[in-house]
Amino acid sequence: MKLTTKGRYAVMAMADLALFKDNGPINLTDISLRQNISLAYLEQIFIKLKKNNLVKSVRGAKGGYILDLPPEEIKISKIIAAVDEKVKTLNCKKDSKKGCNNKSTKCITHNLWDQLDQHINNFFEKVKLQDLVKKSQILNK
Amino acid sequence: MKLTTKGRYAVMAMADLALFKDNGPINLTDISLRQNISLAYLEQIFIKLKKNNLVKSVRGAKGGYILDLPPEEIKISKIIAAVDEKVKTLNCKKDSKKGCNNKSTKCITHNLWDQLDQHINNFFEKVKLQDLVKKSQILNK
DNA sequence: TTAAATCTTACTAAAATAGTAGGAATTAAA
DNA sequence: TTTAATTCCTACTATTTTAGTAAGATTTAA
Repeated sequence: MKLTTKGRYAVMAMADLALFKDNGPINLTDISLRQNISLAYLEQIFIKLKKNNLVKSVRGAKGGYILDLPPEEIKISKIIAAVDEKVKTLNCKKDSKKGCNNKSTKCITHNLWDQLDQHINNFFEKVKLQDLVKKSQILNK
Repeated sequence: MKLTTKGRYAVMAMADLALFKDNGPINLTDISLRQNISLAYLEQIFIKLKKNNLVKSVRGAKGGYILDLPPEEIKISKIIAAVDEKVKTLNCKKDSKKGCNNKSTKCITHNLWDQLDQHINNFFEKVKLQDLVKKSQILNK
């Protein structure tokens, strides 16, 4: 699994939407200011979030984005998968020349990475957007 | 945690050493051929493994590398930490301008990444070099 | 003495990541 | 009906990281 700034930004932005979900559509300019992420970059991220049915958009003035599901039904894994093309770590099968050959030590570490991937995915499967929001509300009291 | 090819190579090479540990010093040319990793790149990786007391070197003809500890005492986490400078994912504290500010949504995702890091490190802490070697021996019967 | 090996430093190429730019399309509100 | 706010779209660029190469010095067994 590849964790990039983009994935982190996506989670932050979604958490922001969750926090302000009762205010109607939230525009990206506000999120940009609150989370300190460039507007243009956010736009790209939200295109992907929208494609993956995580948010709905409202175009035009007073428009913005809203969560497509309640925060307790949105898994972090979905958010990260939406913006980071590759969810897999390093995959022997797809780069057969390196790491995976016919020698006696073939794929000696193959299972290790597979297991790791499962582990990470499992971690993000268990955390919901709601968990982040709750936590932040407590922290900021 | 950042998982790169370098980290994977390091684990593969260490597993190779473990497999052939009874043959005396193993030279990098052999590992290079068996694991399909460029010799020059392996050299760089082994400098780091050596600095971190994971291997010992024997210079000159018939030289090579040997494990500094028995395979059952070498954690995968140590290997990866040795070659990948950064064991941490994305750290709010160190890039205070992005992601961590004084707004109400401060560090909303901070704990999430911290927990993930712990999770990954924990995973690699539990796996020993010996586990890989045993598994590969079974697979190749 | 030679060849096989590690060691060392510096450089470069390739890929991924992050971010920018410019404008088109849509729509609420004045 | 005009304006301003907003999403939407495409292409480009800059930066950083990762991966790999090059060239040679040093060490040592045979």
